[in-house]
Amino acid sequence: MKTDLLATLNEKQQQAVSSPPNHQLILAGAGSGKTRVLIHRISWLIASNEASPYSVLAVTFTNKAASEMRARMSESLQTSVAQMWIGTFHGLAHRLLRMHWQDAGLPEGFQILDSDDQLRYIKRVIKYLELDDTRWKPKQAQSFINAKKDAGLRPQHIEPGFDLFVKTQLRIYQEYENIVRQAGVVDFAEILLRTYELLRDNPVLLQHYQQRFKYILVDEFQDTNAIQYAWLKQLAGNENYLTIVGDDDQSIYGWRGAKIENIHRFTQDFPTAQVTRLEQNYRSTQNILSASNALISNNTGRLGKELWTQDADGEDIAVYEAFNEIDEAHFITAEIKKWGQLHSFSDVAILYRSNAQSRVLEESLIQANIPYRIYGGQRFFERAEIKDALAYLRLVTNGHDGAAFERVINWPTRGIGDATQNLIREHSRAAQQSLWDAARAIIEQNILSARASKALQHFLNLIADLRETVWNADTLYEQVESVIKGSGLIEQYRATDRDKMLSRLENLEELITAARTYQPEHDEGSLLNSFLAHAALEAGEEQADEHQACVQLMTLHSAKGLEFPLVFMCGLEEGLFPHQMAIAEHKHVEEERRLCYVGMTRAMKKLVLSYAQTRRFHGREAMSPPSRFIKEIPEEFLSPVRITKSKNSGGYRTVSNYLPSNPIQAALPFQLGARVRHEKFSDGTVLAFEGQGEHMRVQVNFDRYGSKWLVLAYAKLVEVNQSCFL
DNA sequence: AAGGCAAATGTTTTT
DNA sequence: CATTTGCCTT
Repeated sequence: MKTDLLATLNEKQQQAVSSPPNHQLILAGAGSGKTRVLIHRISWLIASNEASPYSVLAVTFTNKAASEMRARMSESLQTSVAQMWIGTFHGLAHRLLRMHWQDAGLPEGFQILDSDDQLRYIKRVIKYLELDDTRWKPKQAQSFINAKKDAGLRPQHIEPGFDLFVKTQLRIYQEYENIVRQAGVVDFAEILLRTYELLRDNPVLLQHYQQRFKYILVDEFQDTNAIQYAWLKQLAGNENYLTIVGDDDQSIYGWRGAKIENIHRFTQDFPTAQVTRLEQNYRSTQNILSASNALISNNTGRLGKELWTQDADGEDIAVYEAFNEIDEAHFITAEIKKWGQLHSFSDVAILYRSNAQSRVLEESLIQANIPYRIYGGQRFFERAEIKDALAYLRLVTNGHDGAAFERVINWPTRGIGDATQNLIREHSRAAQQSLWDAARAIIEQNILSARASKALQHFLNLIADLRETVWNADTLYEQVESVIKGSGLIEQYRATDRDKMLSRLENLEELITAARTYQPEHDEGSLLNSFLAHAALEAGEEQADEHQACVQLMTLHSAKGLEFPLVFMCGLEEGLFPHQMAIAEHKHVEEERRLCYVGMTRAMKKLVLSYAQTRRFHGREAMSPPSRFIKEIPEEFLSPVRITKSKNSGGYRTVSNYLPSNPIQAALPFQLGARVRHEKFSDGTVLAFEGQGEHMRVQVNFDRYGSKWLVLAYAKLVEVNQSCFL
């Protein structure tokens, strides 16, 4: 059965899987079966009694990749992998911090700050320091701080010199550290840095883990940053074996601290490492691969790799020149429609550089009645109402959590205005205490007006009451539910935004459901704490995907790791892709080129590129030349799409298609004021119509849910026959 | 203190 | 164009 592990692998893959314990660098091109090799390698080591599941540490970058690895590992080993250390950098580091919170110098129930909360703290710091926040932008300070932490640098490690910029950012960083430490919360970068320091400063602990993890395997290594690499080296020590899998040509996260150089450094730091190149591709046609190879060869400093396949050349890559973005969308839609006659819509992906491009595409797809799904966008745990509810839960768990405190002190509005809040902040800073303690002190010292004081006391009492309720509740579900109900958020949403109210309330319901079904992976700390950490670390990957066959829309970044028979890459124009911000710097253009390479290599059978002569962008019409990336692909692999003017092939090029076919308003399906019934929202009154044909939207004032705009074609409205009540 | 209106401001995304 | 932010009025 050990040899079974090799049966389905090619020679190079076998070599990587079956070599005796060693350091390995596996340069794995797109679609070359890298995750497979990783899984088989681990299984091989275990089958050879070189390793036990206990002595393996497998690290990935995203939660999605981690759960896929767990699933495939479990399948391969035919046992549960619950006890194995397979996870993301942040997930595993977090686990270590929970286990050794004392040694790490953290409070037991420390909470995790997401970027939103982090920004809140930074804004507060900038105010404290009396800096002008138009000159010293909170976002900029945030990237400065995170970049330094990602590089493993604490404020005291940074030499400010005479540069006012660095000096100021450093002051912000320093102050931010103080306030965050006081609150007992950690940001994402801190999780990694703190873990690194924990092991560095505790030789006994380090030795323990070094003795335990004999085999350390890392996926998507090109995405690791300095601190992650340092952590890996630390755990590897002198005895253990590191296997890293990566592709320098697919490094697209440089702007967020990923160090492509880590691959080069690895070969220097571990000179005995066996290097394997996986270049045989099992995904795409030869034409797609040749074109991709040609494109990426324009980059400098590559480790070098040429993808090839045993498959046929396949079709040429199609290139369509649209005259504007609407034409482009119509072309893509028409092509998808053709595809859909023989194949599934779920085979198709539309990739674009920036999220703003999705709207035109969506409109066109809706019009053509093609089901689609957009990846990315807002994630569940990042929605405002969810974050509000979580903030209450966090505050209940830890009153000193300043970000949570600020988020909900006056939400729902309860008469605690800016004046009072500023007073609390000032006091907290002066007395070096948390906002919570400061608020209490202020009430005791009687410096507030009676009204403000009462409002504030009311808030503190509310949290205290909720705390007691949570304390007395038996299950996580009851805890979450009682806090949401007690917070007053539901009433607040009901009263304010009528448009979003329904989805907000539904989301809160879903949060309660999530609490009901939540299963902690490891049993450290209280269930509520673990739930909150889960919410921060996994902001809601698993969106309930209806299993309808849908066209997939996503950015090029989120397409990494996926594959589709038919791929459209649109908006290939200078300024959009490569993006304007990247054009000035050579290094950035190369990253854009890698992004293009990633996009192209997603395609299995057919790749279609498109660009528009003019595009409406930020409200103005812009004319851009085609992307340089198109010119970098040899013409022999391309074939321009000829514009067919025949009536039934779509005719997407004709101007008349952009104009409403019938300028006279078509007959309305309902009279204004008609009573209608909706499956979900029940009964309501028709208020208005908008748009034409399949675009047509209707505004209905629902008796129970307030007024909403619905796409008529989807809303399935039925006129309520009022005569039966007469 | 809260809601409403004008002005500013626009990559990519994970944890 | 569309969304968010900040200022200004009640």
